[in-house]
Amino acid sequence: MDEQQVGKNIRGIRTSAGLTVTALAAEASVTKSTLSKIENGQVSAPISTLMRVARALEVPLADFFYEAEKDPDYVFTRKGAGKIVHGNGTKLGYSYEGLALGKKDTLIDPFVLTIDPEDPPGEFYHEGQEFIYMLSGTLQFSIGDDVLELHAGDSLLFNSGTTHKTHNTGDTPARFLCIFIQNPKK
Amino acid sequence: MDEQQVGKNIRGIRTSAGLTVTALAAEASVTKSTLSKIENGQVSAPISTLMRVARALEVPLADFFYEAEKDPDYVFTRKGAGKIVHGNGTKLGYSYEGLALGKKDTLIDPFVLTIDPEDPPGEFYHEGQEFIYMLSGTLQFSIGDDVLELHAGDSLLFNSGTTHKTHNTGDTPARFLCIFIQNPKK
DNA sequence: TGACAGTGTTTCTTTTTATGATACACTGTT
DNA sequence: AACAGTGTATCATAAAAAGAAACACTGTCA
Repeated sequence: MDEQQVGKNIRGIRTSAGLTVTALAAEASVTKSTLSKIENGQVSAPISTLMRVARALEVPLADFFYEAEKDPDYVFTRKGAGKIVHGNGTKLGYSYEGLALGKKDTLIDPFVLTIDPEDPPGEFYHEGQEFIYMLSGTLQFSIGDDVLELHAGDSLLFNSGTTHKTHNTGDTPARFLCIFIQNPKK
Repeated sequence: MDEQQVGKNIRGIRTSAGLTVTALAAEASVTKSTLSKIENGQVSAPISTLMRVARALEVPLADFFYEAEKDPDYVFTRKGAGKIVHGNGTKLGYSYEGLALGKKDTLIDPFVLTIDPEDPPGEFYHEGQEFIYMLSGTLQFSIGDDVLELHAGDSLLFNSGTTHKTHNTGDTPARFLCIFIQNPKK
C-alpha cells in the first residue's frame, strides 16, 4: 500500500461515479491540480484533504486504502469498512456492502444491504438458499404468498428459488445482513 | 470520520498490541511527539506517515479509518424468537440460540452465540467455513497466529479448519451471529 | 523521603511539502 | 481551424508536519 495505490483507488471510484477531475475537485473544494497529483501518487496528501474527497464521492474514507489481496485464510471486515457495491446492474439504488469480497474460494457470500424508505420495492429469484438477519429498521418481506414484517433481530432462512420481495414501508433505512449460499448439489 | 477518530483507532490498535508510544514510534521511524500528536488528532498526517505506522503495527492501513459506532441500539434479538440450546455436549457454558432449527434441508446453520465475561476461552477446529458478525460486546478472537479484537459490526469469514479461539476479555457479554457451512466438496 | 525510570504531552524552531494559480498538452467535435 | 472539454506540469508561497528537548505524571524501590 502506497500513495500510488491510494491514488488509483480514488481514480477508480471517481470514474465509476462518472465524474471528471474538474467536477470532483470542485465538489471537494480542492483544485484540480491537487486532485490530479493525488490520483497520480505525486503527493502524500494529509487525511484532511482525503476526507474532503471522500465526502464528495460519498464513500467511506477507508475505501481509499484497499489493496488487492490474494487468497487469505480469512477476511476480517471492520464495522463500516466493507466495500460498498452500488446498485449498478440493477435498476434499484440499493447499496450492498460486501463483507468478504477479498476471499476467492468461499462458500458464503455475506453482505450488509441497506434499503431506504424511498427505494422502490424489489423482487428477487435465484438458486440456492438465503439467510437474512435484520440489523435495524423495518422491512416488509414477501415470500411466496406470505408477507412478513421484519424488525431488528428477526432472521429468516429460505430457499432463494421462492420468489421474494422487499419493501421498506417505514421512514428509516432498513439494514440487514444477507448471506447467499449456492446449492452445491447443482 | 475525522482526524480525532483516526487517532483513536490508532491508539486502540497500539494498546491492543501492548505497545507504548515510544516503542511504536521507534518501530515506525517517527518521533514519539509526532505519534502523540497523531493519536490525539492534533495533526492531519499525510498518508506516508500513516503508512509507516500501519506497517509497524502490522495492520492494513484501512484499519485506521473504520467508522466509529454511532447508533448502538440497532441490534436486538426478539424475545423467544430463537430456540435456546445450552452448551450440552461441550464443557463450556456458552448458550446457542438456533435461528433455523425448524428447517430440515438447510445448507446454512445460523445461530446467535453469547459468551459471558466469566466464560473460559474456547478453542475450535472443524471442517467447512464459518462467518461471524459481531452484534454486541467485545470478543478476542484468535485465528491461526493472529489475534483480532472484534467489536459490534465487525465481521469475519474464515475456513473453520484454521484453529480459532474465542475469549471474552471485556466485562459485558459478547454476542455474535455465527453461520456455519459444511464444505460440500467433501 | 528521594531518586529514578518509564510513561505520554507540550513548546518551539526548522524544514519539508502540499496547495493553488497559471500555463500547458491532449483529445474530440463542430 | 477554432473550440470546449479533458487531465497534467510548473512554480511561488503559505501552511503545517516533523523533530528536539523540556515538561509533567505516574509508578517503583531503596
